[in-house]
Amino acid sequence: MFALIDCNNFYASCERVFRPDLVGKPVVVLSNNDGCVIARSSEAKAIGIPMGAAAFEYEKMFKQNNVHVFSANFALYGDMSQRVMDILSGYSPEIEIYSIDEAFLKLKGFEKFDLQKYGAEMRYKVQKWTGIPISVGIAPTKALAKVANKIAKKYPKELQNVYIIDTEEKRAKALKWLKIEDVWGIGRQHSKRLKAINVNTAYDFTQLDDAWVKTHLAIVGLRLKHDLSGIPTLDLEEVQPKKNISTARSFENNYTELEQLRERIVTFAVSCAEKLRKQNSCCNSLRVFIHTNEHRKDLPQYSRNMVIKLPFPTNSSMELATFANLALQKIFREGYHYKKAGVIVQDFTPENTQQLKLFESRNEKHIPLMQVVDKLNKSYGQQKIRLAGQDIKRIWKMKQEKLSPRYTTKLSDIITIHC
DNA sequence: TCTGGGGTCCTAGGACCC
DNA sequence: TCTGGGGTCCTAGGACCC
Repeated sequence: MFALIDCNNFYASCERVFRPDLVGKPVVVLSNNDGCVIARSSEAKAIGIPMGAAAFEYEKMFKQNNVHVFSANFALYGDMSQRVMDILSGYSPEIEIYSIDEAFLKLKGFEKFDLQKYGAEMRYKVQKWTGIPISVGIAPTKALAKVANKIAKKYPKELQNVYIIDTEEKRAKALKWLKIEDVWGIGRQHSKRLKAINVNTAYDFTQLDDAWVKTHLAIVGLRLKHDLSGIPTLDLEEVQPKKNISTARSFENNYTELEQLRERIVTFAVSCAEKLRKQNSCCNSLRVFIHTNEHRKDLPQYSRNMVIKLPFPTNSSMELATFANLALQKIFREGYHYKKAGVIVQDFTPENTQQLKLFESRNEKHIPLMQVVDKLNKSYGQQKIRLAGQDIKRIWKMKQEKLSPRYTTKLSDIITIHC
């Protein structure tokens, strides 16, 4: 059996852990730049605030309903996530951390266990130790565990947030209940196509012909069909080193000057380089993209990206910044209002197995230098050591008007308890 | 005025090789 | 009028996830 554990309304729940006065009240968390809604408490969902709602369009609604609004505090969420995952790791030797708020457990050899009780225990302990409410779905396959979890979430009172699919009857009933567009792995395009041939539930989907599924939804869709049918097809996945790493941001205001974008691109390249060093990889190519605000129909639109093949693999901040800058100069055009830009590094090779090049190679001196920079930044705070091309005066800032304290990761933000 | 960020996998088609 | 067969690699685009 597999268990899927999912934190309920994760970001909103994290904010509530340190603001117990908000329990039972509507809470939303906004994306970077306070742009749109990325998490909602159940009360906020009930009011009718949709996922992805633009914050400025809902300002009035927030006020009218006393919705508590937070800027995204990823330092807090990341740390809370780790605490939850640490606890879950104690429930099975095989765990796959699927996302910041979700994990699969493989329950192999648990035949003698009362899994209903086991799930309830997980839920109790995570709630008690971290303050985060979770839902638990247990079933013979990963896709079915996802379905079970959905049911556990949908009927929290009746099921106490734990649901098990362990009989053929329960499986059929669950799949008939689940709408096709809510199936894990079926997105907007696929559900549109499926509805057109009168496939409206997960159950209908499992009744389709294998060949049809393979043709229209490719091999991924076929695997999903089998997994939903109760044939274990998807297994836990190992943590793999990343194949792409990107850093991208929208700007609070539009940028029109090359110099403004240059500072951002250099900073993004430095950030990618840091992430690369963290996983001991070097990249062989780098992509830079810039684009205008697509929502502004009144302004001329422009969007371009460029890939640069590096002459040698590197993860040096300075080298990557130089190449990123080069790409930016090639794609930048005067006369546009730029809203977003980013750097993506790709095509990785391991740091310690460098292919030597005849004519050009990375500057070996950068290796110890970068080690020192990483060490200093780790001890004294992010971006204490920066390149000259970065925002030395710290002009750039993200719109974060409602940021909560970093309760668990910053010494000065730890809560004070008055006894 | 204001609309996020970071990933994965698969497939088709073109360029190229012998 | 008729023009081989069998590959690899790369890229762009489309689909999906949180």
